[in-house]
Amino acid sequence: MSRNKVLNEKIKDERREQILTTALRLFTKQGLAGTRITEISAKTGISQGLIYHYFRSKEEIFTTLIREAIEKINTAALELEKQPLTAKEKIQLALDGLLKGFDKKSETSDFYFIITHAAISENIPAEAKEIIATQNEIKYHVMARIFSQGQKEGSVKNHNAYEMAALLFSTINGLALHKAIYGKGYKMPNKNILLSMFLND
Amino acid sequence: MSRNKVLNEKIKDERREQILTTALRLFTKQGLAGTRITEISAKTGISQGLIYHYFRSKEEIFTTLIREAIEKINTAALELEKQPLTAKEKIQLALDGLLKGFDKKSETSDFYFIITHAAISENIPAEAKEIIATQNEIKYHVMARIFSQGQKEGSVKNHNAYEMAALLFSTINGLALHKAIYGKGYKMPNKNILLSMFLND
DNA sequence: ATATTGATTGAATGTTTATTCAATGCAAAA
DNA sequence: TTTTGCATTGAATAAACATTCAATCAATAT
Repeated sequence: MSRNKVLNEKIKDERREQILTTALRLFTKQGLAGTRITEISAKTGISQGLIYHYFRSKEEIFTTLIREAIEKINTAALELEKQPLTAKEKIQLALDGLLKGFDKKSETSDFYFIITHAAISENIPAEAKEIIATQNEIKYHVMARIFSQGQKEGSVKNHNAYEMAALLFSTINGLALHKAIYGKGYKMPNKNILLSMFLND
Repeated sequence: MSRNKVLNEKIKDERREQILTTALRLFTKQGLAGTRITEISAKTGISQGLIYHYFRSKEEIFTTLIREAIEKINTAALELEKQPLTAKEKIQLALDGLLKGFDKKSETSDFYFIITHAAISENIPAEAKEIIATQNEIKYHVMARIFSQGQKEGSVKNHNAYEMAALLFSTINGLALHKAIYGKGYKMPNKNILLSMFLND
């Protein structure tokens, strides 16, 4: 043998993680086309050559992030739905988790926003487009079901459930965007203000 | 002399307008770096050479749009503020105008979103950055003043007025984004849902 | 008719950026 | 201490793209 297999694996994971973390931030702020490999290289301190050792292309980095972001968000939504809670509690939990997440780590809002970026643009890798086309709507459906549950329970306002879900994620995206722009300088609003759009008094 | 001066002026204005309209749509969807001059050329049917006859560079097109967007939005905000109306009426008018505008013309939401795009990105022309830095906050201040007025009048909830303004524009941006993604497929929510975040019952 | 002036084109040029590659470094096993 | 296999580098190459330019067109005033 040569070098310790385990160590190599660890190094590999570390490097990939560094690249992905940095690329997420850059893609969020500048978009896929607006982010140069040299920037990722400079910000991570990893040479361009090494970046291409771990990823086939800039687009592959992007697609990897999209896959990760979508999966994270969908899993969280489906987990939430499963909880043995009232709809009102689920909605409160969702908003609370998101707002706190946005305040704490830029990664949380970046994950939200990069999906939006991918959804809006035509010039993204075919694979990323495919993931968005098939998986992005899941969270809308989950949230719509939770709103429906809440309407039966009497806690949620009686507008079309899917439209409310769309409005919720619109708002969340707006906040993620704001966070991406102003960073620490922007404190998320109190969740009760947002809740007043959806819940009966 | 040569050609009719007036006709030439008209042609010039028409071409510039075509270029700007198309570029606005493309910049909104793909960003500055993600939009190629060849795309603007193809979509307008105007040759690349002619685009450069009317604009110094791609960046100048972008900066022109930013200037236009900011001015349009700020003027509308300041006009609204001047009206002899209650704060509640002003807020209703603002939301109504925006939501209807978003539904009717993609240009309205694009104008909103391109500013956000410029605000978030570091790689934009210095001049555009300058405009954003100095002019973008105006609408927040105007709206905060309107919320303050409403708090005195008793119609608006008692949260920090500037934070409410930030939340309002966050939400508006989220909707503009949604519209940019889904186009005709997305109908704006009823303004009363949004109003319930800001107004007392 | 033709001279003039701006509109218009698209191929040629230059710049920026992604990607490749040959060479070197480094930890562990033999 | 030599060999092995992956990590790592940065300069070389290639691709994509913005920008320029020399030439042509079209309307009108003379």
